[in-house]
Amino acid sequence: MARLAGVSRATVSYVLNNTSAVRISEPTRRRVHEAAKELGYVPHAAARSLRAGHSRMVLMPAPTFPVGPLYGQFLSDLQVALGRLDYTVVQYGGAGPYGDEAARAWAELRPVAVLVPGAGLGPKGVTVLKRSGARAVVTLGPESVEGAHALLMDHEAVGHCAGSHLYDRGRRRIGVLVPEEDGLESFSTPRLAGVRHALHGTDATVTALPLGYEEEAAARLAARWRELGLDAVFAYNDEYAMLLMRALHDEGVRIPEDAAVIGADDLMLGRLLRPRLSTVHIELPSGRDLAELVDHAVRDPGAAPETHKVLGATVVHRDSS
Amino acid sequence: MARLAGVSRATVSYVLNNTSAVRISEPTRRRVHEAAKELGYVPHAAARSLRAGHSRMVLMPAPTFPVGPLYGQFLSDLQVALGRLDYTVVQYGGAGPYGDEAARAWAELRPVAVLVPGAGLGPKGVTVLKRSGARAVVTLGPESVEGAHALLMDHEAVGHCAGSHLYDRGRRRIGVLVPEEDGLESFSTPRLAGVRHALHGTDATVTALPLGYEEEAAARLAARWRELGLDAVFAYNDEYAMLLMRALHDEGVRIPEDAAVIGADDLMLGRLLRPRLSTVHIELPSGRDLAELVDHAVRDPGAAPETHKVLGATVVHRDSS
DNA sequence: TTGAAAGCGGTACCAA
DNA sequence: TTGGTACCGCTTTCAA
Repeated sequence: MARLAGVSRATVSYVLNNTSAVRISEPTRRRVHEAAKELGYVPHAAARSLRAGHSRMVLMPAPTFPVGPLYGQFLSDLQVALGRLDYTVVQYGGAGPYGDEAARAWAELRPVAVLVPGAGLGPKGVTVLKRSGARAVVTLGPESVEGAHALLMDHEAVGHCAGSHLYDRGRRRIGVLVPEEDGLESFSTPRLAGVRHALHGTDATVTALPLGYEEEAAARLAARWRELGLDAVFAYNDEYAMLLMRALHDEGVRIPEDAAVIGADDLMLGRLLRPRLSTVHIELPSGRDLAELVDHAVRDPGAAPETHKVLGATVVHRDSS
Repeated sequence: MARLAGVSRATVSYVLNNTSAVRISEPTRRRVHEAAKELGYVPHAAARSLRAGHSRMVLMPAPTFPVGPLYGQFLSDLQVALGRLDYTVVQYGGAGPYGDEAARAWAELRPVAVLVPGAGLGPKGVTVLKRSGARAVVTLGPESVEGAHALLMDHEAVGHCAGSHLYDRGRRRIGVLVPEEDGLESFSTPRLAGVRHALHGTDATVTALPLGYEEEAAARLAARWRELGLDAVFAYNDEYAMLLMRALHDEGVRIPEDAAVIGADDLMLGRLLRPRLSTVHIELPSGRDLAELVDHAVRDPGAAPETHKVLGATVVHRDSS
């Protein structure tokens, strides 16, 4: 590159970065640019950040749970927002080691910030990341981790909402669907706990109902519905709610008369069901807000890690409850 | 690191990489490992690949279109499969420049392979990537690109399937839903074309029906349904099909008597609708197969780029058509 | 068995 | 206005 333009590497660097502290003559600039174009020259990010001692890479390990439309949109917004702040967002992929082990692998990339969805990162992992130069570690999940900023997604609140709602509607024997799908435990467990919590000390009962996401499983559950003696169910989310509603309907169980049903996530499909599905609307932080939080943390790494509750849960009452 | 262990950097490298060409004494190994643990030492990936002249990073630009459950699962499988082959998968994020411009940014990371979903990469982009050391460039999208391997996702086939099916069922005045949602044109256009193609030369008519993904829009469309005089509709996918079915039902249009409906993607929700939704089942390549294709291409970069058709479309006939 | 040193591709200081 | 050079952290000869 430098050779083709007949100048030094330093000059190339100056020209291509428009270094303001140094003035390069117009003819030289042209020669450099031409050579660059001709060679299809592309700077080497690794070399650059090695020299600089830092990068603007934000690392986000891929979620280990199935991502629904709600969370998917959130992640996508977040990526765009970080991009606007001139960060390079890198989703680090798929399988491999878990938790603190994985943190080592992430640290090898020397990201300026790490954004960890879900649980599974411990304080040791945070330490590894910080020692390797990460200026901000942010977890978005059910619990906060020592040393890291936390966006607390409190799924108990979702269950609590649903439970209170059903109780207020006069229901007392309440079932809670618990998906058997892998990776969902960290959501379903707190949601169930939230219902229990909401109804604690009342005369209502709470029954956990494990369910796989298949028609047959739902049919089996519906078949023994009457013997369960329930009068309401929180269906984990809108998709499971739809599955269950269909099975209950085929079984002749009337909704909401015989059984009230409430879902969660407030998806479009809930509005399209008949009866229209009551649901817990979940409000996630905006991608922009989170991006700004990351940016602040990066600029001021000394600041004490903050913990924010960021999951707003509100009931949307429709016709199924 | 080297200092703490009281050995040279070279020795550290030997020990940590288990270099087989060199034998290091047991005591020294221990000292190195202890020092590494104590310092929380993590090797610097950038430095390593700078020195090595290559990496095992597979770069995948984030899709620019909304990712549904089908494609999402595919991507997730792919990441896992590549991980098993010891590649580091990096999803490069969100917004920023498009197409050949973006290729420059990707090339800065010097990935060993690049996997581009959707359209938007041109031959120039491929050249940039290859010149920067990418040993494989694979596009997965509607068309193949000079110089790159291609996994052709032929969405015309989806429309073709749907169109033929409706025709075979005796329908002649066929509507095709075209989503107004951003980023879906590259799917909806070929699907519409596929229907046209299937019915070309017959006595059937094809009517494009633009539709936003909202209840009101669907209601408006349903309100003028009778004047449209259609007897069937290909609803783009199962979610749009559900939206439309609901609106038609509310309008008193009977399915399938007055209007046959077929969706696409073969989602669970189609089976839960009443009438059960006919749909076009789309078969994507397995993540493992694609990962192996990438691996082969990386090992033998000389091989001529291959083009595979990888989108199997078959009708699943249920009750709505 | 270990260490010294070169070099990967950039950036930034200092000298010319 | 430019070039020489040191250095970022690591791997890999070559010598000791």
